[in-house]
Amino acid sequence: MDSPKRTTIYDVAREAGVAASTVSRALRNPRRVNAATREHVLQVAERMGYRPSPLATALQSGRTATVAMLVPDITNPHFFGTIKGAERRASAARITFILSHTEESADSERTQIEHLARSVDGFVLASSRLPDESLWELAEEHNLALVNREVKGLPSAVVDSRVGSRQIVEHLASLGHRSLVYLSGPHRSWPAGERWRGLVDGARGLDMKVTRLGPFPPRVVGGGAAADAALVTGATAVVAHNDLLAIGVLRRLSERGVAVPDQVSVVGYDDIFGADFCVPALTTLAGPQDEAGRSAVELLLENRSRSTARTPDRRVMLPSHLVIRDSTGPAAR
Amino acid sequence: MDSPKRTTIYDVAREAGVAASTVSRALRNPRRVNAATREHVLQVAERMGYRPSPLATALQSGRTATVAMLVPDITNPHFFGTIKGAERRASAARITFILSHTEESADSERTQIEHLARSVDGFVLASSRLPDESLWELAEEHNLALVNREVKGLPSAVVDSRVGSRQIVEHLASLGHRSLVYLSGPHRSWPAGERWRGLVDGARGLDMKVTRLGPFPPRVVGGGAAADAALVTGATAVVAHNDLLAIGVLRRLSERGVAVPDQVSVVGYDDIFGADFCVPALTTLAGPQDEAGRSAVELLLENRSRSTARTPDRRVMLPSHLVIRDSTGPAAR
DNA sequence: CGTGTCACGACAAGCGATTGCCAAAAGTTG
DNA sequence: CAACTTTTGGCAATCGCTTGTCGTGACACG
Repeated sequence: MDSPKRTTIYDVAREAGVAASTVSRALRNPRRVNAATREHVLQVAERMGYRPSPLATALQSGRTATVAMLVPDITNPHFFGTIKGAERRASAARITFILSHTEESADSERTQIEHLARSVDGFVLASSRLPDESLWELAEEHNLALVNREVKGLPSAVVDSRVGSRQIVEHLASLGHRSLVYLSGPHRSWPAGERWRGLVDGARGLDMKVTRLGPFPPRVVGGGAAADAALVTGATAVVAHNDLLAIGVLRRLSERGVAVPDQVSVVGYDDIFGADFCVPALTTLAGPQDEAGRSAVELLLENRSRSTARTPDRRVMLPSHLVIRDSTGPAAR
Repeated sequence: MDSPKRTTIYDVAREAGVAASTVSRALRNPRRVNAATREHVLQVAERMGYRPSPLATALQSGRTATVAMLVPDITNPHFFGTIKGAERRASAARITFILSHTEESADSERTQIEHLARSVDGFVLASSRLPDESLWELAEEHNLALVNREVKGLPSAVVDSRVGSRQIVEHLASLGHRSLVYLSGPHRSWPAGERWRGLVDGARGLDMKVTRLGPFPPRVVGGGAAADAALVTGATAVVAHNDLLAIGVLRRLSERGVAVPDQVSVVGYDDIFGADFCVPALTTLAGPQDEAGRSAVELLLENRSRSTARTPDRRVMLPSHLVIRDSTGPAAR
């Protein structure tokens, strides 16, 4: 908590023998005040340890120099990269970074936005659970940037998983697999759809059969049921919605004595922390999640102008790449 | 970004046919206004979709309903639990949560505090890199709560690692180990000291020899050098400053063909995500990190009174427990 | 019925900045 | 040196809300 009284612009003004407005200008708008005066004011301010009040500034100017990021679940390692990237970018721009989680709930997401609206210049919505319509509506009133979600007319930064999914299929096909099952994530998840479409696209023309199972909770615990479901299909390859689920699957398969990759190959998405040292090390579609976070904040900053004239919807698409490790191998014969 | 104009307390006042102050009181201080009036005001406010401006409130009242948490490195999974716990607690109290990282730098930490001082009601400092003196000084002006760091006179929430370290020693001793090396973390790290002291204490009377090596960077990459350094000492047991380092050690040992736990036992701290599925699964000292984050926010809230009268320094000590997995075993003979 | 109490609302003064506008000072030009 | 332009600094309004203080009407009491 602050000490009794902080020095204000008025204190500085008095001490420097000028008006408060002059101090303000000396600080913000250098060209509006005489160089000598400015210098003097700056010195006095420095000497008195003056720090502007972000609150007062924001109240007056409408600019808060703050962005908020909403994630469905801070617990999920998937978001760590995105959070990191966003935080980094924000702090580089000397912008305060608010982190909030929405408990996977669309309602909570909306409430949070409403709640923070006046305190921030914009929102980064990571893997938003809100339907397109809600997002459009919210975008009328707020400055939004989406991560890993594309909605027509809204700025977004996404890591490609469609092209990447094709690569997964090709990889598996080249290993002799003729069918795969996709263990899908939450119903509302946009990337889940993308991934599925990518797999289907990739399978076309490769004589590969693809099946979708689920949805499963995209966490390690979801892997148990997912693995069992996959096994009954008799597929030789399993593509999990994300690495957490994939790790859960690996665990379950090992419990059941199913050899990976000899009997079943497993692929994940995200290349999270740990994907390289689980056993067997996980083949996974890696993407620059931190870049996505970075870009989203960037988009927000571009759009910061309060004007009604929005920049044409900007979309950043970041390339993913398949990291081949030990969980995939030649199809069982 | 906000739409052109948000409805203010004045709009509501006009619409309800009362003074702005009455609206304010109706909202904040129910007993100060007639029940009927209050009800009416509330309805009008609701109908007009009124949302108070946190900025204006904070500017006037001095209470921002916001806390900031500073972590040395958001990338480090060690902090995930703490962050999660703190965020949860804050949002439960309808308090805005600001997350910032300090890049492991004391200077940056101080700067951030200075920068955010006016915008928050308090700071949670996780694994602060600042020396005690700086913390005392900062505590004069700001509301602080420490996580995993104890400083006389300041509120803190720490996960015990001293008693826990003793357990580690006992565990290893019972497996027949007669010596262990501690691979230490950053010099400034408070837990590093605690852990070392705990190990030394534990070793006393158990006929166990303990050696300290390092410091090593507390990350996976640090494990290479750490493992090599440990091997030359000939110790049969290695206790790493944290799980990341331990995982790095495991990796290096495996590269060098050293069997774990047959030739060397490895122990970590924190039980981070992944500690259970690395190979071999890591024996580690687990603690309720999220509880620590939770408690720290709690302490902040208790101290929120701007008054100079501080509550007596409260310290929360949370128990840790040893999770025995596959990386420790009988001493090589 | 006069007077003292109390409850309730309104007024207005901030909180700490920013900024439009104006006036004085300084500089330019013929 | 007059007339005009450009700097430069100050005044005051404003952002949206909180809160101390005051006035008024209702009510109770003697």
